[in-house]
Amino acid sequence: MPDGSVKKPSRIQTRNRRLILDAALDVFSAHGYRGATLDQIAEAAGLSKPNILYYFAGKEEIHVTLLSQLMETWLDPLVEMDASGDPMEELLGYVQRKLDMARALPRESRLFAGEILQGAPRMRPHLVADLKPLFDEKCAVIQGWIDAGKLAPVDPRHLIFSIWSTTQHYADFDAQVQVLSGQDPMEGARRYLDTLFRRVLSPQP
Amino acid sequence: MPDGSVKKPSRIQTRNRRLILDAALDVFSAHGYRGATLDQIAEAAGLSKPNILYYFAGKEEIHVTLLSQLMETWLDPLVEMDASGDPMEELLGYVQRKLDMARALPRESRLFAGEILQGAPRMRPHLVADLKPLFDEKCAVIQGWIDAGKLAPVDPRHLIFSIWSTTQHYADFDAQVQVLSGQDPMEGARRYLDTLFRRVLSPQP
DNA sequence: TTGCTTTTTGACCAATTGGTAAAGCCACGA
DNA sequence: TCGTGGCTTTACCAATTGGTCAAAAAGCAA
Repeated sequence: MPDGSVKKPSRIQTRNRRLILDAALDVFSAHGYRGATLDQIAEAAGLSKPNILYYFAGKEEIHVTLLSQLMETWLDPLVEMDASGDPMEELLGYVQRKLDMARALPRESRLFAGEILQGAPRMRPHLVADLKPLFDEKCAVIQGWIDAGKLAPVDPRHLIFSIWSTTQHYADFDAQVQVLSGQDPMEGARRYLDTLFRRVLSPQP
Repeated sequence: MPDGSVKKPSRIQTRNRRLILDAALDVFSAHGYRGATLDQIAEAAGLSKPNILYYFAGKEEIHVTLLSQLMETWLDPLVEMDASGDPMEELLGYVQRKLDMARALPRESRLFAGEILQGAPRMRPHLVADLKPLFDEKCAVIQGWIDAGKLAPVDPRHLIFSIWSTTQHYADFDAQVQVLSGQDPMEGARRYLDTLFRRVLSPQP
Protein backbone atom coordinates (compact mmCIF):
# COMPACT_ATOMS: atom_id res chain seq x y z
CA MET A 1 0.00 0.00 0.00
CA PRO A 2 2.35 2.72 -1.19
CA ASP A 3 -0.22 5.42 -0.59
CA GLY A 4 -0.76 4.46 3.01
CA SER A 5 -1.30 8.00 4.24
CA VAL A 6 1.25 8.03 7.08
CA LYS A 7 4.00 5.51 6.34
CA LYS A 8 7.09 7.10 4.92
CA PRO A 9 8.07 5.73 1.50
CA SER A 10 10.65 2.98 1.32
CA ARG A 11 13.82 3.39 -0.69
CA ILE A 12 12.40 1.23 -3.46
CA GLN A 13 9.30 3.37 -3.58
CA THR A 14 11.09 6.68 -3.94
CA ARG A 15 13.40 5.21 -6.55
CA ASN A 16 10.61 3.69 -8.63
CA ARG A 17 8.28 6.66 -8.38
CA ARG A 18 11.11 8.84 -9.60
CA LEU A 19 11.86 6.43 -12.44
CA ILE A 20 8.23 6.42 -13.48
CA LEU A 21 7.81 10.17 -13.34
CA ASP A 22 10.95 10.76 -15.34
CA ALA A 23 9.90 8.25 -17.98
CA ALA A 24 6.41 9.71 -18.05
CA LEU A 25 7.83 13.19 -18.55
CA ASP A 26 9.69 11.91 -21.59
CA VAL A 27 6.65 10.23 -23.06
CA PHE A 28 3.99 12.81 -22.19
CA SER A 29 6.08 15.72 -23.43
CA ALA A 30 6.84 13.92 -26.67
CA HIS A 31 3.35 12.65 -27.50
CA GLY A 32 0.87 14.56 -25.37
CA TYR A 33 -1.46 13.08 -22.77
CA ARG A 34 -3.60 11.04 -25.10
CA GLY A 35 -0.69 10.10 -27.32
CA ALA A 36 1.26 8.58 -24.45
CA THR A 37 0.61 4.99 -23.46
CA LEU A 38 1.27 3.21 -20.21
CA ASP A 39 3.27 0.63 -22.12
CA GLN A 40 5.60 3.33 -23.44
CA ILE A 41 6.02 4.77 -19.98
CA ALA A 42 6.59 1.32 -18.51
CA GLU A 43 9.24 0.49 -21.09
CA ALA A 44 10.98 3.84 -20.66
CA ALA A 45 11.00 3.33 -16.91
CA GLY A 46 12.24 -0.25 -17.17
CA LEU A 47 9.25 -1.57 -15.24
CA SER A 48 6.22 -3.64 -16.13
CA LYS A 49 2.88 -1.98 -16.73
CA PRO A 50 1.14 -3.52 -13.71
CA ASN A 51 4.09 -2.42 -11.65
CA ILE A 52 3.55 1.16 -12.82
CA LEU A 53 -0.02 0.86 -11.66
CA TYR A 54 1.19 -0.37 -8.31
CA TYR A 55 2.76 3.03 -7.72
CA PHE A 56 0.18 5.24 -9.40
CA ALA A 57 -3.57 4.79 -9.46
CA GLY A 58 -3.71 5.39 -13.20
CA LYS A 59 -2.43 7.25 -16.19
CA GLU A 60 -4.12 10.46 -15.18
CA GLU A 61 -2.60 10.45 -11.72
CA ILE A 62 0.86 10.28 -13.23
CA HIS A 63 0.08 13.23 -15.46
CA VAL A 64 -1.42 15.29 -12.68
CA THR A 65 1.52 14.53 -10.41
CA LEU A 66 3.90 15.77 -13.08
CA LEU A 67 1.92 18.94 -13.62
CA SER A 68 1.74 19.70 -9.92
CA GLN A 69 5.46 19.24 -9.41
CA LEU A 70 6.07 21.34 -12.50
CA MET A 71 4.05 24.26 -11.21
CA GLU A 72 6.54 25.00 -8.44
CA THR A 73 9.52 24.94 -10.75
CA TRP A 74 7.66 27.03 -13.24
CA LEU A 75 6.72 29.82 -10.89
CA ASP A 76 10.10 29.97 -9.25
CA PRO A 77 11.85 32.45 -11.57
CA LEU A 78 8.93 34.85 -11.26
CA VAL A 79 8.86 34.50 -7.48
CA GLU A 80 12.49 35.53 -7.41
CA MET A 81 11.73 38.86 -9.07
CA ASP A 82 12.25 41.26 -6.20
CA ALA A 83 10.20 44.42 -5.80
CA SER A 84 13.02 46.10 -3.91
CA GLY A 85 15.69 45.40 -6.51
CA ASP A 86 16.66 47.48 -9.53
CA PRO A 87 13.70 47.29 -11.94
CA MET A 88 15.64 46.85 -15.17
CA GLU A 89 17.99 44.32 -13.62
CA GLU A 90 15.16 42.37 -12.05
CA LEU A 91 13.18 42.13 -15.26
CA LEU A 92 16.12 41.31 -17.50
CA GLY A 93 17.23 38.78 -14.93
CA TYR A 94 13.80 37.22 -15.04
CA VAL A 95 14.02 36.96 -18.82
CA GLN A 96 17.36 35.20 -18.58
CA ARG A 97 16.18 32.78 -15.91
CA LYS A 98 13.16 31.94 -18.02
CA LEU A 99 15.33 31.35 -21.04
CA ASP A 100 17.77 29.21 -19.06
CA MET A 101 14.82 27.19 -17.91
CA ALA A 102 13.57 26.60 -21.43
CA ARG A 103 17.04 25.41 -22.35
CA ALA A 104 17.56 23.25 -19.29
CA LEU A 105 14.05 21.81 -18.99
CA PRO A 106 12.55 21.55 -22.48
CA ARG A 107 10.50 18.48 -21.59
CA GLU A 108 8.82 20.33 -18.76
CA SER A 109 8.18 23.32 -20.99
CA ARG A 110 6.56 21.18 -23.64
CA LEU A 111 4.48 19.28 -21.11
CA PHE A 112 3.16 22.56 -19.82
CA ALA A 113 2.58 23.93 -23.32
CA GLY A 114 0.68 20.83 -24.37
CA GLU A 115 -1.58 21.06 -21.36
CA ILE A 116 -2.40 24.72 -21.95
CA LEU A 117 -2.78 24.19 -25.68
CA GLN A 118 -5.61 21.77 -25.05
CA GLY A 119 -7.41 24.10 -22.73
CA ALA A 120 -5.67 23.16 -19.48
CA PRO A 121 -8.22 20.44 -18.68
CA ARG A 122 -6.20 19.13 -15.75
CA MET A 123 -4.38 22.28 -14.76
CA ARG A 124 -6.87 25.10 -14.66
CA PRO A 125 -7.36 24.83 -10.88
CA HIS A 126 -3.62 25.20 -10.41
CA LEU A 127 -3.55 28.20 -12.70
CA VAL A 128 -6.30 29.93 -10.80
CA ALA A 129 -5.01 29.02 -7.36
CA ASP A 130 -1.25 29.42 -7.80
CA LEU A 131 -0.40 31.33 -10.95
CA LYS A 132 -3.08 34.00 -10.92
CA PRO A 133 -2.26 35.52 -7.50
CA LEU A 134 1.45 35.58 -8.24
CA PHE A 135 0.78 37.08 -11.65
CA ASP A 136 -1.37 39.84 -10.20
CA GLU A 137 1.17 40.57 -7.51
CA LYS A 138 4.05 40.89 -9.94
CA CYS A 139 1.97 42.99 -12.33
CA ALA A 140 1.41 45.39 -9.47
CA VAL A 141 5.14 45.46 -8.75
CA ILE A 142 5.93 46.28 -12.37
CA GLN A 143 3.21 48.92 -12.48
CA GLY A 144 4.79 50.44 -9.39
CA TRP A 145 8.15 50.63 -11.12
CA ILE A 146 6.53 52.26 -14.13
CA ASP A 147 4.67 54.79 -11.99
CA ALA A 148 7.96 55.63 -10.32
CA GLY A 149 9.43 56.40 -13.73
CA LYS A 150 11.95 53.59 -13.52
CA LEU A 151 10.60 51.85 -16.60
CA ALA A 152 8.96 52.93 -19.83
CA PRO A 153 5.18 52.63 -19.65
CA VAL A 154 3.82 49.28 -20.87
CA ASP A 155 0.97 47.02 -19.87
CA PRO A 156 2.58 44.70 -17.28
CA ARG A 157 0.31 41.80 -18.18
CA HIS A 158 1.26 41.83 -21.82
CA LEU A 159 4.87 42.40 -20.88
CA ILE A 160 4.87 39.19 -18.88
CA PHE A 161 3.03 37.35 -21.66
CA SER A 162 5.72 38.42 -24.08
CA ILE A 163 8.48 37.27 -21.76
CA TRP A 164 6.86 33.88 -21.41
CA SER A 165 6.17 33.44 -25.08
CA THR A 166 9.54 34.55 -26.40
CA THR A 167 11.53 32.42 -23.98
CA GLN A 168 9.43 29.27 -24.06
CA HIS A 169 9.33 29.47 -27.84
CA TYR A 170 12.84 28.02 -27.96
CA ALA A 171 11.73 24.89 -26.10
CA ASP A 172 8.18 24.47 -27.39
CA PHE A 173 8.89 25.20 -31.04
CA ASP A 174 12.32 23.64 -31.05
CA ALA A 175 11.51 21.52 -34.10
CA GLN A 176 10.84 24.68 -36.07
CA VAL A 177 13.76 26.61 -34.62
CA GLN A 178 16.08 23.75 -35.54
CA VAL A 179 14.93 23.75 -39.14
CA LEU A 180 15.29 27.49 -39.49
CA SER A 181 18.41 28.39 -37.58
CA GLY A 182 20.67 25.38 -37.95
CA GLN A 183 23.33 25.82 -35.30
CA ASP A 184 22.72 26.38 -31.61
CA PRO A 185 20.43 29.40 -31.38
CA MET A 186 20.50 29.82 -27.64
CA GLU A 187 23.39 32.24 -27.34
CA GLY A 188 21.84 34.40 -30.05
CA ALA A 189 18.51 34.21 -28.27
CA ARG A 190 20.09 35.32 -25.02
CA ARG A 191 21.56 38.40 -26.61
CA TYR A 192 18.49 39.22 -28.69
CA LEU A 193 16.04 38.99 -25.82
CA ASP A 194 18.26 41.07 -23.60
CA THR A 195 18.35 43.77 -26.27
CA LEU A 196 14.63 43.44 -26.96
CA PHE A 197 13.44 43.95 -23.42
CA ARG A 198 16.13 46.48 -22.55
CA ARG A 199 14.99 48.73 -25.39
CA VAL A 200 11.34 48.28 -24.56
CA LEU A 201 11.74 49.02 -20.89
CA SER A 202 14.31 51.82 -20.96
CA PRO A 203 12.53 54.96 -19.79
CA GLN A 204 12.80 57.80 -22.29
CA PRO A 205 14.59 60.80 -20.83
CA MET B 1 -13.57 6.89 -56.46
CA PRO B 2 -13.26 10.47 -55.20
CA ASP B 3 -9.51 10.47 -55.72
CA GLY B 4 -9.76 9.46 -59.32
CA SER B 5 -6.84 11.52 -60.54
CA VAL B 6 -8.56 13.50 -63.29
CA LYS B 7 -12.31 13.73 -62.61
CA LYS B 8 -13.35 17.02 -61.16
CA PRO B 9 -15.06 16.73 -57.77
CA SER B 10 -18.85 16.69 -57.65
CA ARG B 11 -20.80 19.20 -55.62
CA ILE B 12 -21.40 16.58 -52.92
CA GLN B 13 -17.71 15.82 -52.78
CA THR B 14 -16.59 19.40 -52.29
CA ARG B 15 -19.28 19.95 -49.69
CA ASN B 16 -18.46 16.82 -47.70
CA ARG B 17 -14.72 17.21 -47.89
CA ARG B 18 -15.13 20.72 -46.58
CA LEU B 19 -17.43 19.50 -43.81
CA ILE B 20 -14.94 16.84 -42.81
CA LEU B 21 -11.93 19.14 -42.84
CA ASP B 22 -13.71 21.74 -40.77
CA ALA B 23 -14.84 19.16 -38.24
CA ALA B 24 -11.35 17.66 -38.17
CA LEU B 25 -9.84 21.07 -37.54
CA ASP B 26 -12.09 21.44 -34.52
CA VAL B 27 -11.21 18.04 -33.14
CA PHE B 28 -7.50 17.93 -33.96
CA SER B 29 -6.87 21.41 -32.62
CA ALA B 30 -8.72 20.63 -29.41
CA HIS B 31 -7.24 17.21 -28.67
CA GLY B 32 -4.11 16.80 -30.78
CA TYR B 33 -3.54 14.17 -33.43
CA ARG B 34 -3.56 11.15 -31.20
CA GLY B 35 -6.28 12.54 -28.99
CA ALA B 36 -8.68 12.99 -31.86
CA THR B 37 -10.82 10.06 -32.97
CA LEU B 38 -12.51 9.40 -36.27
CA ASP B 39 -15.79 9.00 -34.40
CA GLN B 40 -15.48 12.50 -32.98
CA ILE B 41 -14.69 13.90 -36.40
CA ALA B 42 -17.55 11.98 -37.95
CA GLU B 43 -20.00 13.24 -35.38
CA ALA B 44 -18.81 16.82 -35.68
CA ALA B 45 -19.13 16.59 -39.44
CA GLY B 46 -22.57 15.00 -39.27
CA LEU B 47 -21.42 11.98 -41.29
CA SER B 48 -20.82 8.33 -40.50
CA LYS B 49 -17.31 7.09 -39.87
CA PRO B 50 -17.15 4.87 -42.96
CA ASN B 51 -18.39 7.80 -44.96
CA ILE B 52 -15.47 9.86 -43.69
CA LEU B 53 -13.19 7.10 -44.89
CA TYR B 54 -14.84 7.23 -48.27
CA TYR B 55 -13.48 10.73 -48.74
CA PHE B 56 -10.12 10.33 -47.03
CA ALA B 57 -7.85 7.31 -47.03
CA GLY B 58 -7.37 7.52 -43.27
CA LYS B 59 -6.97 9.64 -40.21
CA GLU B 60 -3.47 10.67 -41.12
CA GLU B 61 -4.49 11.87 -44.57
CA ILE B 62 -7.03 14.21 -43.03
CA HIS B 63 -4.40 15.60 -40.72
CA VAL B 64 -1.84 16.03 -43.45
CA THR B 65 -4.40 17.69 -45.71
CA LEU B 66 -5.19 20.19 -42.99
CA LEU B 67 -1.53 20.95 -42.38
CA SER B 68 -0.82 21.44 -46.07
CA GLN B 69 -3.71 23.82 -46.54
CA LEU B 70 -2.67 25.62 -43.39
CA MET B 71 0.85 26.22 -44.62
CA GLU B 72 -0.32 28.63 -47.33
CA THR B 73 -2.45 30.65 -44.97
CA TRP B 74 0.32 30.68 -42.45
CA LEU B 75 3.01 31.99 -44.73
CA ASP B 76 0.81 34.59 -46.33
CA PRO B 77 1.35 37.50 -43.92
CA LEU B 78 5.11 37.05 -44.19
CA VAL B 79 4.96 36.88 -47.99
CA GLU B 80 3.21 40.22 -47.98
CA MET B 81 6.11 41.92 -46.23
CA ASP B 82 7.52 44.03 -49.02
CA ALA B 83 11.21 44.75 -49.37
CA SER B 84 10.49 48.00 -51.17
CA GLY B 85 8.11 49.36 -48.55
CA ASP B 86 8.91 51.41 -45.48
CA PRO B 87 10.78 49.07 -43.12
CA MET B 88 9.10 50.08 -39.88
CA GLU B 89 5.66 50.07 -41.47
CA GLU B 90 6.23 46.73 -43.12
CA LEU B 91 7.38 45.04 -39.93
CA LEU B 92 4.73 46.53 -37.68
CA GLY B 93 2.16 45.65 -40.33
CA TYR B 94 3.40 42.11 -40.30
CA VAL B 95 3.03 41.97 -36.53
CA GLN B 96 -0.55 43.18 -36.78
CA ARG B 97 -1.44 40.73 -39.53
CA LYS B 98 0.01 37.91 -37.48
CA LEU B 99 -1.97 38.98 -34.45
CA ASP B 100 -5.15 39.32 -36.46
CA MET B 101 -4.57 35.82 -37.70
CA ALA B 102 -4.17 34.41 -34.22
CA ARG B 103 -7.45 36.07 -33.29
CA ALA B 104 -9.33 35.02 -36.41
CA LEU B 105 -7.94 31.51 -36.78
CA PRO B 106 -7.14 30.15 -33.33
CA ARG B 107 -7.91 26.57 -34.32
CA GLU B 108 -5.38 26.73 -37.12
CA SER B 109 -2.82 28.25 -34.81
CA ARG B 110 -3.28 25.52 -32.25
CA LEU B 111 -3.17 22.79 -34.86
CA PHE B 112 0.14 24.14 -36.06
CA ALA B 113 1.46 24.56 -32.54
CA GLY B 114 0.53 21.01 -31.60
CA GLU B 115 2.30 19.63 -34.61
CA ILE B 116 5.50 21.55 -33.93
CA LEU B 117 5.34 20.80 -30.23
CA GLN B 118 5.55 17.09 -30.96
CA GLY B 119 8.52 17.48 -33.23
CA ALA B 120 6.68 18.20 -36.49
CA PRO B 121 6.49 14.50 -37.41
CA ARG B 122 4.20 15.13 -40.35
CA MET B 123 5.22 18.64 -41.23
CA ARG B 124 8.98 18.81 -41.29
CA PRO B 125 9.17 18.38 -45.08
CA HIS B 126 6.85 21.36 -45.48
CA LEU B 127 8.93 23.41 -43.11
CA VAL B 128 12.11 22.68 -44.99
CA ALA B 129 10.60 23.08 -48.45
CA ASP B 130 8.29 26.05 -47.94
CA LEU B 131 9.04 27.89 -44.73
CA LYS B 132 12.82 27.80 -44.71
CA PRO B 133 13.38 29.55 -48.09
CA LEU B 134 10.85 32.25 -47.28
CA PHE B 135 12.35 32.70 -43.85
CA ASP B 136 15.84 33.10 -45.24
CA GLU B 137 14.66 35.52 -47.89
CA LYS B 138 12.87 37.75 -45.40
CA CYS B 139 15.78 37.62 -43.00
CA ALA B 140 17.94 38.98 -45.78
CA VAL B 141 15.42 41.73 -46.46
CA ILE B 142 15.43 42.76 -42.81
CA GLN B 143 19.21 42.61 -42.65
CA GLY B 144 19.26 44.92 -45.67
CA TRP B 145 17.04 47.40 -43.89
CA ILE B 146 19.32 47.28 -40.87
CA ASP B 147 22.44 47.74 -42.95
CA ALA B 148 20.78 50.76 -44.55
CA GLY B 149 20.29 52.24 -41.09
CA LYS B 150 16.51 52.10 -41.38
CA LEU B 151 16.15 49.85 -38.36
CA ALA B 152 18.03 49.31 -35.12
CA PRO B 153 20.42 46.38 -35.34
CA VAL B 154 18.95 43.06 -34.24
CA ASP B 155 19.30 39.47 -35.34
CA PRO B 156 16.54 39.10 -37.97
CA ARG B 157 16.00 35.43 -37.19
CA HIS B 158 15.33 36.03 -33.55
CA LEU B 159 13.25 39.07 -34.42
CA ILE B 160 10.95 36.89 -36.51
CA PHE B 161 10.87 34.22 -33.82
CA SER B 162 9.76 36.82 -31.32
CA ILE B 163 7.04 38.11 -33.65
CA TRP B 164 5.72 34.60 -34.11
CA SER B 165 5.83 33.68 -30.46
CA THR B 166 4.29 36.86 -29.08
CA THR B 167 1.40 36.88 -31.53
CA GLN B 168 0.58 33.18 -31.55
CA HIS B 169 0.74 33.14 -27.78
CA TYR B 170 -2.73 34.67 -27.67
CA ALA B 171 -4.19 31.76 -29.61
CA ASP B 172 -2.07 28.87 -28.39
CA PHE B 173 -2.07 29.78 -24.71
CA ASP B 174 -5.58 31.18 -24.70
CA ALA B 175 -6.59 29.03 -21.72
CA GLN B 176 -3.86 30.69 -19.66
CA VAL B 177 -4.47 34.17 -21.03
CA GLN B 178 -8.15 33.84 -20.17
CA VAL B 179 -7.40 32.88 -16.58
CA LEU B 180 -4.96 35.73 -16.12
CA SER B 181 -6.44 38.65 -17.96
CA GLY B 182 -10.18 38.23 -17.64
CA GLN B 183 -11.68 40.50 -20.25
CA ASP B 184 -10.80 40.55 -23.92
CA PRO B 185 -7.04 41.00 -24.10
CA MET B 186 -6.73 41.44 -27.84
CA GLU B 187 -6.98 45.20 -28.02
CA GLY B 188 -4.39 45.52 -25.28
CA ALA B 189 -2.20 43.02 -27.08
CA ARG B 190 -2.44 45.03 -30.30
CA ARG B 191 -1.25 48.18 -28.58
CA TYR B 192 1.43 46.46 -26.54
CA LEU B 193 2.99 44.62 -29.44
CA ASP B 194 2.98 47.73 -31.57
CA THR B 195 4.84 49.58 -28.82
CA LEU B 196 7.17 46.65 -28.21
CA PHE B 197 8.40 46.25 -31.74
CA ARG B 198 8.37 49.95 -32.50
CA ARG B 199 10.75 50.62 -29.61
CA VAL B 200 12.96 47.70 -30.49
CA LEU B 201 13.27 48.59 -34.14
CA SER B 202 13.52 52.37 -33.95
CA PRO B 203 17.02 53.29 -35.06
CA GLN B 204 18.87 55.38 -32.48
CA PRO B 205 19.85 58.78 -33.85
C1' DT C 1 15.46 -20.23 8.88
C1' DT C 2 10.81 -18.57 9.56
C1' DG C 3 7.07 -15.73 8.75
C1' DC C 4 5.32 -11.47 7.27
C1' DT C 5 5.12 -7.47 4.21
C1' DT C 6 6.28 -5.24 0.10
C1' DT C 7 7.13 -5.59 -4.69
C1' DT C 8 6.70 -7.76 -9.22
C1' DT C 9 4.72 -10.41 -12.76
C1' DG C 10 1.90 -13.16 -16.20
C1' DA C 11 -2.55 -13.81 -17.69
C1' DC C 12 -6.47 -11.68 -18.65
C1' DC C 13 -10.41 -8.24 -19.72
C1' DA C 14 -13.60 -4.78 -21.54
C1' DA C 15 -13.68 -0.70 -24.10
C1' DT C 16 -12.01 1.98 -27.72
C1' DT C 17 -10.28 2.81 -32.18
C1' DG C 18 -8.79 2.85 -37.05
C1' DG C 19 -10.25 0.55 -40.70
C1' DT C 20 -12.86 -2.95 -44.06
C1' DA C 21 -16.50 -5.31 -46.87
C1' DA C 22 -20.48 -5.63 -48.96
C1' DA C 23 -24.92 -4.52 -49.52
C1' DG C 24 -28.26 -0.72 -50.08
C1' DC C 25 -29.63 3.89 -51.51
C1' DC C 26 -30.14 7.64 -54.54
C1' DA C 27 -29.59 10.98 -58.31
C1' DC C 28 -29.73 11.44 -62.96
C1' DG C 29 -29.09 10.87 -67.92
C1' DA C 30 -30.73 7.89 -71.77
C1' DT D 1 -38.62 3.95 -66.29
C1' DC D 2 -34.65 1.86 -65.88
C1' DG D 3 -29.77 1.28 -65.31
C1' DT D 4 -25.54 2.89 -63.70
C1' DG D 5 -22.22 4.93 -60.97
C1' DG D 6 -21.45 7.72 -57.15
C1' DC D 7 -22.65 7.93 -52.27
C1' DT D 8 -24.04 5.94 -47.62
C1' DT D 9 -24.78 2.66 -44.17
C1' DT D 10 -24.83 -1.68 -41.38
C1' DA D 11 -22.15 -5.09 -39.54
C1' DC D 12 -17.92 -6.40 -38.47
C1' DC D 13 -12.75 -7.00 -37.32
C1' DA D 14 -8.06 -6.91 -35.37
C1' DA D 15 -5.09 -4.23 -32.70
C1' DT D 16 -4.36 -1.26 -29.00
C1' DT D 17 -4.98 0.38 -24.48
C1' DG D 18 -6.04 1.38 -19.59
C1' DG D 19 -6.67 -1.39 -16.02
C1' DT D 20 -7.44 -5.85 -12.82
C1' DC D 21 -6.20 -9.94 -10.14
C1' DA D 22 -4.15 -13.54 -7.98
C1' DA D 23 -0.08 -15.72 -7.49
C1' DA D 24 4.90 -15.62 -7.35
C1' DA D 25 9.10 -13.41 -5.90
C1' DA D 26 11.89 -10.59 -3.13
C1' DG D 27 12.99 -8.07 1.14
C1' DC D 28 13.47 -8.08 5.70
C1' DA D 29 13.05 -8.43 10.87
C1' DA D 30 13.15 -12.03 14.44
